[in-house]
Amino acid sequence: MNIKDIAKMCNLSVATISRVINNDPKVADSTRKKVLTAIDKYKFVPNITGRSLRTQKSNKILVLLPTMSNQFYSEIIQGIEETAEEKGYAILVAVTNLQEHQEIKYLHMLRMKHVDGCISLFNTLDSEAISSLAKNYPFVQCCEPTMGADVSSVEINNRQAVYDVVKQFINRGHKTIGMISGEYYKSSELGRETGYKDALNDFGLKFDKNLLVKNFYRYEDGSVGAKKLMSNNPKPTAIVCASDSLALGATSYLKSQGLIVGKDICVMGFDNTAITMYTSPTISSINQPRYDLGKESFKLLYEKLLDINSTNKKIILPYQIIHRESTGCKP
Amino acid sequence: MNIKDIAKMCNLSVATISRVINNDPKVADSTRKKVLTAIDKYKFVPNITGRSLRTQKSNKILVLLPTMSNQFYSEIIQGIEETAEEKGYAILVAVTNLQEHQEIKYLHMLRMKHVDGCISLFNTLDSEAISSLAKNYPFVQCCEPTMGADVSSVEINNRQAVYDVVKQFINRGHKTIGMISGEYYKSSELGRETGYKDALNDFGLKFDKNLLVKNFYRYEDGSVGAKKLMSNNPKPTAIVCASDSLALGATSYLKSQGLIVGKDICVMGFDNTAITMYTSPTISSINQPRYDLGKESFKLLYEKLLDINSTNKKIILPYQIIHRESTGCKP
DNA sequence: TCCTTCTATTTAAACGTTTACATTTATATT
DNA sequence: AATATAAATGTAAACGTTTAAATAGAAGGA
Repeated sequence: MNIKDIAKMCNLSVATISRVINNDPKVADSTRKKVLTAIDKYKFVPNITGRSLRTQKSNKILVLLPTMSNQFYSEIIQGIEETAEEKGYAILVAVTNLQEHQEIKYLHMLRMKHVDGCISLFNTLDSEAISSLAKNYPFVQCCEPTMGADVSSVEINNRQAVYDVVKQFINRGHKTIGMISGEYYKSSELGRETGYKDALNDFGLKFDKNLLVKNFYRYEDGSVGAKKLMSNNPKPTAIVCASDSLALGATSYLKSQGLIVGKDICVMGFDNTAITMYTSPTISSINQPRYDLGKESFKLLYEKLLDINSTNKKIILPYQIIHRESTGCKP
Repeated sequence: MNIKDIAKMCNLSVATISRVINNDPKVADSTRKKVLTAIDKYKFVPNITGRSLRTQKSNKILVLLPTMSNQFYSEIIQGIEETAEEKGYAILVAVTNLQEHQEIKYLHMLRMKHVDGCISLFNTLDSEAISSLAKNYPFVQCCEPTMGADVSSVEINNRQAVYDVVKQFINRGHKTIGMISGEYYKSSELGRETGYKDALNDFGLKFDKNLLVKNFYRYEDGSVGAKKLMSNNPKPTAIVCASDSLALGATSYLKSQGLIVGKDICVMGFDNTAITMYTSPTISSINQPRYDLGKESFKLLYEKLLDINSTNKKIILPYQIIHRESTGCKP
């Protein structure tokens, strides 16, 4: 059942059928009604491949994900999905597992016009490659803009978020504050570290490189990180982590050492994923507006879909610091 | 840059170029070499839409996911992805959020031949709809086959897994064993509950409906479930949960009541997701071979891609019971 | 030489749409 | 009634491939 069959059934040309399908106003009401009934009767659905070939559009966008095993991305994708659907775009999720060759492979879909655009949550390519990509294809970075790249992006102010947290710790009297971060040397990570250092500096504490440990973002890296920090002299009384998993791993180690987290020592996570509320102690965290990060990313992408030469925008969304037991809040 | 351009550059017809691309042996070695150099030189990549239109194949398969916020699926998808890639298929992940209209919308991609096949991790449609779908399109269910449907599927023996766990509990002297399950009334869930009941029955304990609580699979449902179970008389000394999140929620409640989980009461999770190792106590769990579940699913799908009339197969993969602190294993 | 057989290549149609342009039909204006 | 204008519809090309069928060319056999 294709457009030709419908045309035959209605004694019309395929062009008219196509016009009805595409809501072209230049078709008589009676004809339109006739066509719609036929379409309905035969449950005709236009072949998307034929349409794509002709229009040179796929009406699909690619979402590039570093990993599938992080709760954090789930709601972002939902934000993208729902906004994209309103505009008639379907989304296609691809996982790079942080591998450059995978990233290149999937980005190829963009160059092949297999998808009309891409929202990327993590890139390994350098700023030059990203800038060039963004100049030629609709491309937006979400949460993790490549530093120095000329590209539209949406994120929170990572530096400020950690700055605020450290400032709060200092105001509460903490004199030794540690940080467990990652070592991807990416924008969000460096921002968070800068916030940490700047706050120490601005409020009279000296940055000690032994109090900033860097590794991956797994639970175990949090444990190892906490162990390292606690071997310092003086020991920290508060630890800021670059993710909730790090915070959880750290908490797990601290508890194993007989410390009461939230009383003897404070721990702050990042991302406010669901797990933070179901551990003991519950983990304080910095909330990112995940749904809106996704939503705004698609909006930016949509501007590029309409006009590839539209100017690049950098959107910064607000965050919230949420205190739970791990920073001493009563349950 | 399309196949025509390459043809022109090589003074050959497009047919010959196409043959080279598709490794047709009927092309002279010298010609092949010439074409390949040109393809290489101009970085030509065949347009996938044109090819799809002509071959009526998309070389894409859809993976239908109930939710993005479950660690469990991540490795399954990787198993599908890597196996699919070997056969030249790309995968497209869609999330239904358990909504039937979303499921229908995405399954439409199958009927529209927008994708060549589908592996589904969860379906709301009834057995008749699934059987009919599977008869007409390459379709495989992974982990959650629709009961009574004639369809290829891969899963573990859920009944046996819980049966074994309960049997172990009984052998260790537990006399009152509770279960926290979901209420989707799906195959895996009912299997797990049956395993629970059967084991009680086979080893001389009587099934008490107050000791089986059903709800969703969120952390909080685990907490609420545990509370309900502990209000029973006699109180359970062991609890089997239908997921790790339920187990974690339950543990969180039990601890809040001053119980030492792993000593005063045992808790068993399900799925062996990463979190189980980073909580305290660490959570015992039933491991599903996630990567292989994905891999075998694609293999089954591939059989259907080659021959839609090939017979449906039901594959059962092995599981492992992994004891950690929550069932009394020392760290 | 002529025929046969095989191999390598070309030709042209097909896949299912959309759309610029052409044509027909209806309506309004004189 | 004749003409101009507007509205509705049709025609045919185009998108980029693959592939059955046709053709050309080479090699071998008589």
